[in-house]
Amino acid sequence: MNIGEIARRSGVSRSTVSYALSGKRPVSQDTRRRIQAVIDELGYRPNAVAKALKEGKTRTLGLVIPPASRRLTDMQLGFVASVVDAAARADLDVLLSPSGGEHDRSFERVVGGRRVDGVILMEIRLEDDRVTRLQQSGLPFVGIGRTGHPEEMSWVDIDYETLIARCVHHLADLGHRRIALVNRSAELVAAGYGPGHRAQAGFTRAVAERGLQGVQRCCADEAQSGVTCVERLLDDHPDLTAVATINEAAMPGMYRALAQAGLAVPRDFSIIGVAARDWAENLHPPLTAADVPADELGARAVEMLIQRIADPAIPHRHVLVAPPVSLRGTTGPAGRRPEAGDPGAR
Amino acid sequence: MNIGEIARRSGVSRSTVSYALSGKRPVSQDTRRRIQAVIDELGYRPNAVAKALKEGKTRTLGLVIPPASRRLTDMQLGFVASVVDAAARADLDVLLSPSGGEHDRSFERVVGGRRVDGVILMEIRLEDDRVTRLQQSGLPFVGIGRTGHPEEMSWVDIDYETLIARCVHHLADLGHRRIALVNRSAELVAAGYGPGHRAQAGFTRAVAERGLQGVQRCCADEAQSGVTCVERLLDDHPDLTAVATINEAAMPGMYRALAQAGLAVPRDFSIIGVAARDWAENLHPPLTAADVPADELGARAVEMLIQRIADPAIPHRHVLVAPPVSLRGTTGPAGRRPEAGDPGAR
DNA sequence: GGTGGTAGTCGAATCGATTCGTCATCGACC
DNA sequence: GGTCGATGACGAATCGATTCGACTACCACC
Repeated sequence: MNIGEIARRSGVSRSTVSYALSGKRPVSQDTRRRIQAVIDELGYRPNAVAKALKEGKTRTLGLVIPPASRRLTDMQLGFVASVVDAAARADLDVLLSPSGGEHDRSFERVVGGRRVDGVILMEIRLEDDRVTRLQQSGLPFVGIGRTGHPEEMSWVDIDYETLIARCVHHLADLGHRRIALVNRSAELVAAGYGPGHRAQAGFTRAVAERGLQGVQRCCADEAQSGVTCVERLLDDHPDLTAVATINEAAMPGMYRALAQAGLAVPRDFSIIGVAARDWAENLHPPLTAADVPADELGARAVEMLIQRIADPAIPHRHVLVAPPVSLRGTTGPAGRRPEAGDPGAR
Repeated sequence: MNIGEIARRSGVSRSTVSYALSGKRPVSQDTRRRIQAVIDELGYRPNAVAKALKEGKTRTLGLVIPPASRRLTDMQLGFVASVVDAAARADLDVLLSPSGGEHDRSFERVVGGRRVDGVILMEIRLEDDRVTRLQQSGLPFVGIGRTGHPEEMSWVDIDYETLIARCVHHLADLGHRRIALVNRSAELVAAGYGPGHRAQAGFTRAVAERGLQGVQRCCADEAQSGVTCVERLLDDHPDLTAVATINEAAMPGMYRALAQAGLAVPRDFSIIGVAARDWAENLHPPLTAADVPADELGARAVEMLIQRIADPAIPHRHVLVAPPVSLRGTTGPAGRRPEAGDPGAR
């Protein structure tokens, strides 16, 4: 059932039906009513694909998420939810493309086939082929995250460097001398994942500024790895009294390892991080953390993308957020750890 | 840049370019090479929208998820991930539609506008307008979940009724006499959410069969509500010794409430549930639960949908899974609870 | 040398919408 | 009464692909 069918049944031309629906040219009351009656009777709805072809607009945004093999973190889930939500509010649909690596078929279909009016890209690396591909395609896009050449694209991002530095300063203020950074997975960092590198940089810088002893570790993005990672840290560094982390998925495991080592938080050991607000609040005890407003960032990205679609020539915009640390009681004055090698510790 | 441009530059007709690309008719070596050279030079990729219009196939699946306001449970996230993954493997794209209620704009756009070849529907109610809409539209669809008239549609679902009954029997075998069911949120159950009702039914039946005392509670889908829900249960029923639940999001809070009440699991109190495998394993201690294979279900749904798209006339298929309970140590013989009203209990 | 088949190519129709140019009708106004 | 403008409707072109029918060579075979 197409517009021709409606036109025939209501005894008018197809263009008249189109104008009756869009209102872009006047149509008489009488004709309009006749057409509407037929439409209601048949339940006609214009074919979105044909419309997209004619108008050159698909009214669809592409959302590139990490490949399916990888579980989304709570923060990423927040990004996706808020992107989908913001798009729905603007009457736009969202096409999902799970693609990480280079020549990803799904990515190429969405971008090359011009199935979308614009793209939101997640989990960006310092050097990212997908960004290059989008830039040369001319398709408007906005990153949630940025490459090593951030001027050449529009993005919203979390200022991990500043945030981790802030965490370090907070710990230093409390008297901690030897602290650790638990990063995202080694593969991700090795692949040039931006937040991983920037967190490292912020940590290194702040540790140096305050004259502390800093240790860095990568940790797979899941609870069990958080356990073993903290266990090893405690073993390797008897004088360690605090840990900062950006690895949400590992956090529950980190808590567990501390509890199993008999360390009370924050009396014996402090823990601080960067995480989605909900996530930090739902940990037990709630984590002292820089609360990333994932919901807001996704919506901002959509808003910027819509603007770029409307006018691709506008200058790039960059939104870098560095939310304050919410003190929730997992950090305190540097405690005294029980002697390492204590046989009953674990 | 379109197929006409390629045709002009390589000195052939548009149909020849099309045949050179599709291989559906012979094209001479020489011509093919010339065309390919131009394509490579310009980086031409056929427009997917035009192709979709002509072929009447969008090569896209619609995935209807709970509305954006609601946080996805881990199980639902598993469904989404596996659907997206399975679709990508079949070279299909996924269009997301966050819609729960009736006349949802996003849902109507996707379904009415024929933007997709088929739809996968999540979080289905016993009476569901979206199912009715899809049935009368003739668009192939598969439910992850089912309505109260399950014969009239294709679906994959979790047999909550059987699973909860199984949990009850397990608890009864261990000697528990008074047990509780913690359900999903009151709104969801009131709206006729299938799993909520079927879990209730299974609970009621099994409790009666074993002559137990059963209590049912709804609980909002988040940790804090799990805390208060269990606190109230413990207050109201001093002889309660075990709880079964299908509410993943509330589980961490339920653990916490038990710990805060000074009840050791499983010595003093047992807890058992239905949850995605990963979720159950990552709780601490890992939850004894019927492990729902979320990954498998999403993939099955996609597979069924692809078949229905290929031949909409095939009979409906129904996949009802009832995975066994994995004992992970959160259930044990009915313990003796400290007397209720104990002033220091909380 | 005609007939038949095949390889290779082209032109035109088609999918279902939108939109531009055109035209008829009608009333108002000078 | 002729002109102008607005209103309302129509037909055809268009978006970018696919696909069917037809046509030309060319070769093989009887």
